Amino acid sequence: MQRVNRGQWTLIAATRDGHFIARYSSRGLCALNFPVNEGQPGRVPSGSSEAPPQVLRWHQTTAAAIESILQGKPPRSLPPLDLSGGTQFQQSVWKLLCDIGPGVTRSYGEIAELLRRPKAARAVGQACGANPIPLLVPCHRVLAANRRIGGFSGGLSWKERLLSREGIVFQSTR
DNA sequence: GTCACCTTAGAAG
DNA sequence: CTTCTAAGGTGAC
Repeated sequence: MQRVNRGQWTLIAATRDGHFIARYSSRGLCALNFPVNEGQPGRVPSGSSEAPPQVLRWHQTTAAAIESILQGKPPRSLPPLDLSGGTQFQQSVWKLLCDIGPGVTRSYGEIAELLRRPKAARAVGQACGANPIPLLVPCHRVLAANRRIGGFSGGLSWKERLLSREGIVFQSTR
């Protein structure tokens, strides 16, 4: 069987916080983007109607999971996650992130220690920034030492919003 | 090869 | 308190 790498589908998950953009490979959800222009009319991807039933089912699960996390609640289930796009190190970081439940935080340094690379805190930060599936792979629950906010590729305001909805207290000062 | 990053513990002023 | 340094994975140039 030939593997055509164009086999990806893009679907929109509409929420009160905007339209999230989910991308699927044949293996599962491989990317999730924060809403771009919350005011603008989202361009509906032309390929959505061609998506196979399996992908549509995954997307239902994804959309429900996003809603839960936006409310600070644990998702009932997750779609299969295709994290094959990352390096070995990044995937090991992302896998650890998945074990951090709502309302719980780790620091970049703690993640590094769990990976037995106690000096790689900064590399962990880079891996968090490279996380293709924010929210479902909860990189927002990783704070800097001393509960400082750290950074966030999707915009710090998103990180603050997500943390607040989970009841997580953090240092507002950098 | 060099540099900049979602870092951080430690040393020095 | 502030500033500087070094360590480390990775992508961009």
